[in-house]
Amino acid sequence: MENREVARILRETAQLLEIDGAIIGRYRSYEKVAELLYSIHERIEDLAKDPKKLKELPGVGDSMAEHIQEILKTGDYSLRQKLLKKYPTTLLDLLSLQSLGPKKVAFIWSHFKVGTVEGVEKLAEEGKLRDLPGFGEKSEQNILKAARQFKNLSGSNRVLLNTAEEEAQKFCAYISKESERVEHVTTAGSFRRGRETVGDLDLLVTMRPGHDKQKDIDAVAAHILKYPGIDQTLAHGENKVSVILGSGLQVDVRLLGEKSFGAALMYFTGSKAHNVALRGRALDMGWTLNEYALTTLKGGRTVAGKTEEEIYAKLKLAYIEPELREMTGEIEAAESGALPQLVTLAEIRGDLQMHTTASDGRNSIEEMATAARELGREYIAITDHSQALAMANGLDEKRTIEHIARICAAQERVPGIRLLAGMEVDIKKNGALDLADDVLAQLDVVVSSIHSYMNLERAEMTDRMLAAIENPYTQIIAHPTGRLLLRREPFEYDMERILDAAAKAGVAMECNAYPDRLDLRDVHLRMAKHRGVKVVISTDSHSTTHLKFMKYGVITARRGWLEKKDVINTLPVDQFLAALRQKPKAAPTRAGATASSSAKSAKRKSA
DNA sequence: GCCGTTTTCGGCCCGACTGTTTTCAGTCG
Repeated sequence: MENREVARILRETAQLLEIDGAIIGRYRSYEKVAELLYSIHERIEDLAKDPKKLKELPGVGDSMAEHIQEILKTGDYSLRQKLLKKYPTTLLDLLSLQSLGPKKVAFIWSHFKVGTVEGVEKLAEEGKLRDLPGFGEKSEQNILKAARQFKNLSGSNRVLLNTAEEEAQKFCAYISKESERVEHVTTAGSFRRGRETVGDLDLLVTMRPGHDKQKDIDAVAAHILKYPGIDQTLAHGENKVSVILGSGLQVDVRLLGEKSFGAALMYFTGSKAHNVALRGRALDMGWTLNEYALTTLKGGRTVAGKTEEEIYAKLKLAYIEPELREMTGEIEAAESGALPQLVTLAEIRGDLQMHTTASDGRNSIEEMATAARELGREYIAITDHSQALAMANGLDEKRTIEHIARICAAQERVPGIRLLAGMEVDIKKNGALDLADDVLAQLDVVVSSIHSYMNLERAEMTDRMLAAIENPYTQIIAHPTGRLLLRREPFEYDMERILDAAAKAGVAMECNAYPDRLDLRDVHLRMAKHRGVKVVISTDSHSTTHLKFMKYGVITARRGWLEKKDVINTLPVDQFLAALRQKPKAAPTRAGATASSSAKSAKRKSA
């Protein structure tokens, strides 16, 4: 059973308990463990084999350990089932409606025995909610609106990192037009931490010093509310504006004085768990931390607040990069000086996966090379698809040999960047590679990946991946889990065994920078680092415009605690090629190696 | 349900905003 499945059961139990009126701490303990399961890289199934290890997890005691065992054993949890006899599952949908929380949901259920979005929508339309204690006409309208929205969206409204960035840039530029009053406009929240998808955008606006602050804030807030992309205004108060854009993305803007910039940025960047830990630490040191400042408990004297750096310093912590603020050991590392020197975009020299018109790309070899050179890349690998991917016009052996020659020829026309001849070779169902050995031997870079039979059983998929890694021609495994964010779940296999095998064979794992993939993801990259697996960050570009996606791969790598030394395409090209697994130079003698391909190989080597 | 260099019981982050109330409960992040 996967961590996320166990987490889902625990989270639903927490929500049902909250509706049921359980005391705050009880349901929070379920919530806490559910969140923990998303952030740890160990499989809960493996941890549970040793009851002691299970209870070492923060927030897991005797009872919780038993509950987890029960979930793993039976696939469900008796308390959850018991609660579901009392309340329908659809109450959980109601909880996701804006302005409806556990108290109101429970109230509606106990009064009308209505527990579906459609049912609540009908009650609101008929004006039956307004007379309940604590409800009114306005609440009724808000609930009606939220119910109608739910039906239109039906599900998560998260967006990919690049979409969030585009929206953020437009909105920030708009707010900055109030330049008389606005000092900084900064993105915070999960977007700043580089989370792979973003549920809402947090923007922080600080005012220039010296003016009448509240008057300025009011003026800027009024300006923000006139932003053309706004579909709905959720809140508009003294220092906060919340809106929903036409795209469905929620944007929360906080407006504050410049003295609070650091404290506010820290607070609104999160994560929640990281903030809670910092606040606890502040309390232990006789201070209190909120979004305005770090202040003394007695007397409320400000200790720090203008910058994040000074707040971390006062808390006796090294500065923690936003990507690390997920409460996965960063506080301890900052305390002991063990934080990593995270890899940066400027350190990336090569891009090792991209496609051209030869298969399913939009641009020619020359166009890709020129665009990559303009972005400062020193080398790229052209890696079109192999024959198994027929719908992408994948290349067979003959076309591959011709393509190698074209890449060599293009090199002459595009100086200033080294072109490597590669292929993204399909891993077949049985784990074999999709091109003959003698052709693989002639490539500079062999990138292997799965595009078919994606739903194999865990054991079979593990064997398939192991076979691909053990194939002496495989140098890089591309988008290793095959997931498509918001669309497709990752392949099921034993990641620990795969990474152990990659470390042993010297095969590099890709961190695919394409915003829909970001694969390997952060926790897997961190597992790879612990095993000494080499990592390559590549864009998987299918057009020149995709080459700039490298930054999302770098952010993901940083979330995986990777440093320059962990990422081999930070090396100059010759050192990079030496760091790759050395595949057999010439194919072992076997039928299928053709004279013509050997001849071309010889010709190419002399060129 | 968890947890403790103040604690084995009594807390569980905390502040902004809304709407419904005349001082606060519920929701949200």
